[in-house]
Amino acid sequence: MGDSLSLPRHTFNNLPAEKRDKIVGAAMREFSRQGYQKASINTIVKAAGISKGSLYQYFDNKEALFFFIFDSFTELVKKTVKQVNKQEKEFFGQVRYVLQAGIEFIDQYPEYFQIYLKVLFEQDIPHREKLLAQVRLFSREYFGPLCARAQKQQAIRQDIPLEVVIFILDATLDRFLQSYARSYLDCGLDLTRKKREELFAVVDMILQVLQEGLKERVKIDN
Amino acid sequence: MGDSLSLPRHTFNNLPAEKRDKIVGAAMREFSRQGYQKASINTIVKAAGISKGSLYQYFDNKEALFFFIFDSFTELVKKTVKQVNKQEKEFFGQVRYVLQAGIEFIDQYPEYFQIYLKVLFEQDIPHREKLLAQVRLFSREYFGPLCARAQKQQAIRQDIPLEVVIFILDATLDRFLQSYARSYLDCGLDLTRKKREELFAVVDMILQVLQEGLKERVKIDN
DNA sequence: CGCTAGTATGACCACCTGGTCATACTATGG
DNA sequence: CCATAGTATGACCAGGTGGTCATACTAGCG
Repeated sequence: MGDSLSLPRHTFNNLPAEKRDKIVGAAMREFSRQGYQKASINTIVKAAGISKGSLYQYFDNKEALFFFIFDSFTELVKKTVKQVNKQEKEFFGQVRYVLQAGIEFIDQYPEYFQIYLKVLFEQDIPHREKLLAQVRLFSREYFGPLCARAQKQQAIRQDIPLEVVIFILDATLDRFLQSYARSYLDCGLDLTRKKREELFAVVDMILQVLQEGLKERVKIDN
Repeated sequence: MGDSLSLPRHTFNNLPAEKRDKIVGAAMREFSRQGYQKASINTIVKAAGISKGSLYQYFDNKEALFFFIFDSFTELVKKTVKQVNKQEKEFFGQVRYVLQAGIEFIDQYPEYFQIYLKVLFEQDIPHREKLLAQVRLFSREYFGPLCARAQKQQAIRQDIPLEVVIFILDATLDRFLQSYARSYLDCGLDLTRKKREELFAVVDMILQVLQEGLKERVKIDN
């Protein structure tokens, strides 16, 4: 896992770093704005200042170029996730750190996150499922074990199936990051314009609500 | 508000109902599969069994056709929302009825809901904001007053700003409907394949978690 | 029947797409 | 200074797009 679906040709690696970066930058920007299908090779080569023929000497086709860009995105995600504080033992503390990592990722690499969102909602991207599986932050695979452990340690309630717990967390947190990255889903929260401390005040409120809703209940006879 | 951005030409209204329905059906199916930009006029006219020239006698252009289709969607939504049980007084009971209406809408008009999702995630649709504003179910405009009343009546907690409450509800419920309509976001819940009673068991669990998280707390000195 | 007004048609238009390839350029080694 | 290997180029291709329009058809009336 984690290996590329397609590699650039050797000619690309021979290029001076500066030129490579210009191409990667142009492609990334175009894909982040247009998604896969609508992205135009012509636009990319113009922005990169190279000819179309050259691009096709570096990459077999549009697909290969896109995979290469998406791969560098997944590498960045992995790097970011690795930096998440592992000391934290409390479940909602861990969740908070993951969310924080997401926020920092968007701050650092907004275009890459846009590409992720495009892939998430565009239907006909080659190997879309595989691409998403490589990367989804709050998916079952990531939250699954985390939640399972929390449930065993009675940090979260036992009377709700694991899938439902994951669903609620995933829905809320993923939507939070989406709203932070674009503006139109934020229900008036105006996340993008908030200062860091205000932002985390909202984060903490959301997590607090989730914690209240999901924590193990004290039994009360009625 | 609520009026169309563009109307079909009079020639369209003169058509026999059968032919009109065939055109609307073909356009709806194409837009629901491809979204706006990728939808092909050629595909639509072929499916409708008419010539391209004819279509352009009924509608000024692709945009007008799309608006017409989207308008009939919003009309259906309004009809469905109006049928929501207004007797229910308890806040989470109301929320449940709205969610139920959403589920029934998807069951009845799956293609129309797909169009909504496409508009939600496609960027460059003409007047996209206006279209969405016409229709968004769980948006600030709809949940706003509902939540405000609930907060006043102390059905939900006072210590969290209204926007955050709306955000959490919107995130969870909207995502629930999305997962019900497509499968790939459901975190293993497999909603589409569930029987009605199982589905509503999940609904009730989610609402119960939200209720626990959002209800007014009893004050405890510590 | 013949005339006319409304409608149906698909060849056609300009433009764009991803992708190709003969040609031209350039740098290196002999 | 020449030969060669690697690379850069953009005209070109087939196939698609939304949209147009001269032409053909057809229904109803006198």
